[in-house]
Amino acid sequence: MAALTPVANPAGRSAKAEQTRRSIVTSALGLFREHGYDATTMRSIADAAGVSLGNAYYYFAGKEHLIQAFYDQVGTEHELAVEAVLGGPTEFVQRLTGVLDSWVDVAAPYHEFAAQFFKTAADPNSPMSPFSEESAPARRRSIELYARLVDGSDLKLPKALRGELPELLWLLQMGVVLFWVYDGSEGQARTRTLIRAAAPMIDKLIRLSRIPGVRGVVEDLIGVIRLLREDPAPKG
Amino acid sequence: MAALTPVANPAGRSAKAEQTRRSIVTSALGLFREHGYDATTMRSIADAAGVSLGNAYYYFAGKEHLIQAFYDQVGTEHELAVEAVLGGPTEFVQRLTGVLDSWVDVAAPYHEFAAQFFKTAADPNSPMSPFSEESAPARRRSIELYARLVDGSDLKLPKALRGELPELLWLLQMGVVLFWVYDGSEGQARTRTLIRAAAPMIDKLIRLSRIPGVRGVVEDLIGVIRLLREDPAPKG
DNA sequence: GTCTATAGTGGGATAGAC
DNA sequence: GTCTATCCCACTATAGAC
Repeated sequence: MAALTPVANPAGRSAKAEQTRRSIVTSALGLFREHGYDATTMRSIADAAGVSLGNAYYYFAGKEHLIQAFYDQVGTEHELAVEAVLGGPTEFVQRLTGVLDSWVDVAAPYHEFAAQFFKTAADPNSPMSPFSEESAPARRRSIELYARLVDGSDLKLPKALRGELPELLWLLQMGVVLFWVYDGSEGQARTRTLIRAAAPMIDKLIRLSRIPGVRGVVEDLIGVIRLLREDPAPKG
Repeated sequence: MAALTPVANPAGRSAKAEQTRRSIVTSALGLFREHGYDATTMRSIADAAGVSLGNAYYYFAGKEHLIQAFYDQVGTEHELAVEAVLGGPTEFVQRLTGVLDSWVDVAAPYHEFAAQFFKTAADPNSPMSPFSEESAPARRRSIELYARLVDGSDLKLPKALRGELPELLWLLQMGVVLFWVYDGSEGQARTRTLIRAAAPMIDKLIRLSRIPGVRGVVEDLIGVIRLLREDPAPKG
């Protein structure tokens, strides 16, 4: 049942393996950032990590699987950066602006690289899609952040909205990421503009959702979302 | 100034060149639809068209450039299919539902293929991006469709909205396309559900935009959109 | 189970002769 | 405009060292 050699981590990998793996990831992220995704070859990654090409493929099924490492990196850094915001102001607008801003801060150094590999992430058939099964853990952690954002805020929410809002805000973040990827402006200044403008609008919209006429639309919206989230491929 | 050989088309290509070009496009679309985008090689396209590999690259800078042929195809078919709707009912909901439905009808046979090449279209650096300069003509034609949709409808619009609505509706269509690409349900049934639910909601929302409180949000929204549309990469 | 070395395939893309 | 020849690189395969 148990391995005879002592293992030091929950994933069940030996310390040596873990170190090799980490070395490959570090080299990959470094090279991606320096030369871009396309210009970085698996050979150069293996070389930089000091392992053979075959060994790199032993750990990662393909070049695109190294992108997950980028997700993890940015996700973890974002969780860290966001603590100050979640522990700070209770005003919803400020919390939302802060969390989105933190994401852009954290991701900024990777902008060029992200634009290059985005095609892989956007592929519905790729495990790197943010909606894929493989991305589920990272996705859940991110949604959890938005649940904390809402819970610690001054918002008074209609019940129907409360359950859905964290996921909706995560979707908003996906929208911001989409915009950011396409944003060619200096230092992605336009994404900042978008965040600055969108956050108060979302706030207004949520508060308006108590007005009877508007409330109906919001309820419709939530209805559709529930409907569309059901099992993706129902078979007759 | 003028070529000595007679030319029969405005693009200034010789008849032979035009025929070669068309042969490559036809072969490509056929193979894409039959085997999918990834499984179709440039070599097989060239073979099917009866030209050499190098010659195929003489006409198309890369495999992805052949996707534009698909856009043209679907765009033209959509324009045709939509005439019945634009000449029909004046109710906004019905017109919007009809136009979006037509698009799904026209694109349905290409669903699998589209999911495969979507990664290319989503790449911000690719000329196949729907926001790119190369796609501008197709984009403009599509937005024109939505202008006609609005003009022939029973909508009474605030002035600020009138100018922007066609482009906003085109953006909505891009959203529907995005959803459709990711839609793995039988016959893309969920996309139909989405259209059926979204159209009345958009209608409600537009009509609500006359209520003072809501109007402010709409004006904000338009303001942001205007702001964000300005030159993509301003330099200091 | 971890790793090296080497050889090969397939397909996108290009150079340069004709 | 068209071809042939070639390059490059992701990825696979294999055989074997420790």
